[in-house]
Amino acid sequence: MNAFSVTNQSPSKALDDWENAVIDLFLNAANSFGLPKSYGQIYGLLFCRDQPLAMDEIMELLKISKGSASQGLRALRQLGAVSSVFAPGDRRERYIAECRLRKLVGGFLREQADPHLEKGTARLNQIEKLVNNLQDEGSRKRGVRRHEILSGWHRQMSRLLPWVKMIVGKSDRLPQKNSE
Amino acid sequence: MNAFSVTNQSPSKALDDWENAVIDLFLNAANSFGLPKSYGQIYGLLFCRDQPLAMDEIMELLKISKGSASQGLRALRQLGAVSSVFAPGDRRERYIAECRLRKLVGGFLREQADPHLEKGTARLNQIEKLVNNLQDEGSRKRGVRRHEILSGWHRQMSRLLPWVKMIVGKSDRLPQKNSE
DNA sequence: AAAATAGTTCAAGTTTTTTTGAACAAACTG
DNA sequence: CAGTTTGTTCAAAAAAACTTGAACTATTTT
Repeated sequence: MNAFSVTNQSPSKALDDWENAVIDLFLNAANSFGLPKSYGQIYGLLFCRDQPLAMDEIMELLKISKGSASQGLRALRQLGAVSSVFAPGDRRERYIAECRLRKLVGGFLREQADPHLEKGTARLNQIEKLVNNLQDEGSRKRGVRRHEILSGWHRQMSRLLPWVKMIVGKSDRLPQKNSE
Repeated sequence: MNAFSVTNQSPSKALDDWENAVIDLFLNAANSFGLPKSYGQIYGLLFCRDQPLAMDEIMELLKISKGSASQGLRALRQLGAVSSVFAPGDRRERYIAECRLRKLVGGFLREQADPHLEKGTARLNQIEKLVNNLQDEGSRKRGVRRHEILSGWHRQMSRLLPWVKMIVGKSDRLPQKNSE
């Protein structure tokens, strides 16, 4: 048949088709969440693998630069989406993906949503102050009304986040062998 | 405070400070949700106003181009964040902001999240097919495992969205004399 | 029907974000 | 300690996203 290929015996040299498909899925997901696509690629690759990978392996498999790999891994660790391990007798750090959705969502909310809510509080206070300074009765009333609406939204969003963490955490990894 | 100002008698000529603050808030919010900042500005302006505004007024107040205004208004209508009305005896369309958070969230999920979930289904099917074609027993098992995890995530996300709509809908505008 | 008004489209220009790679720092090795 | 390996940083290049404005369609007015 074919001298090469067949079963892909070299584990760290090239990606399987399904791995490329998964990586591409995470690339798109990262984009939708406002993260650089390289973050998605790195996470996707690690997600596919059982064994932890070192940075230079990631660079080679994904064909991305040292800088991207370094920055991507740092951000993913910060989000709790990736953690590092040390193989005994090897100096390099190696990385694995966090596969529990609850942890991923939790990290994302902690790093992205929570800061926005905090900034929101500050902005609302500023708006309230500006509104209260208005001289014209009608304008002030309109401004007060708008500030009230925004405060209500802010409160609702703050309420929502804990629920999201709960609901996603419910049944994490699939209950092992389970047919649809 | 402000040399001019006093009561700002020209309604369609300039923005109040608080309006600028609100517009800026929505500009930032739009960014975080992956929407162009001009969309946020337009929504923010309409959100501040009691009276509907025409496109050329929006262009002038925000200093944005015809193209941005047109495209922004179209997208916002598509999201259900803005609706148009016709003032009697005026040919121009005029726009108002939807201020019910439930509607805004619903529209956003419908336009952004739902399509992603659908594409996700397709991608998962593709991955499943690729995985099942694998010859090597070990690789296939790993692939199957990953596909199961992703399917579980997908299912959880699908479950989450209805809850989000519910929770946000709970107490919409602040409990106040609501007219509508 | 010509002129004026409203609004859309899209190629080109601008701005912002992401990626790259060379220079650097830190930690190990012989 | 000099050399090697591992990983970080950041200025510049590349890519992606957004905005602009002129040309265009459609509708209304004179």
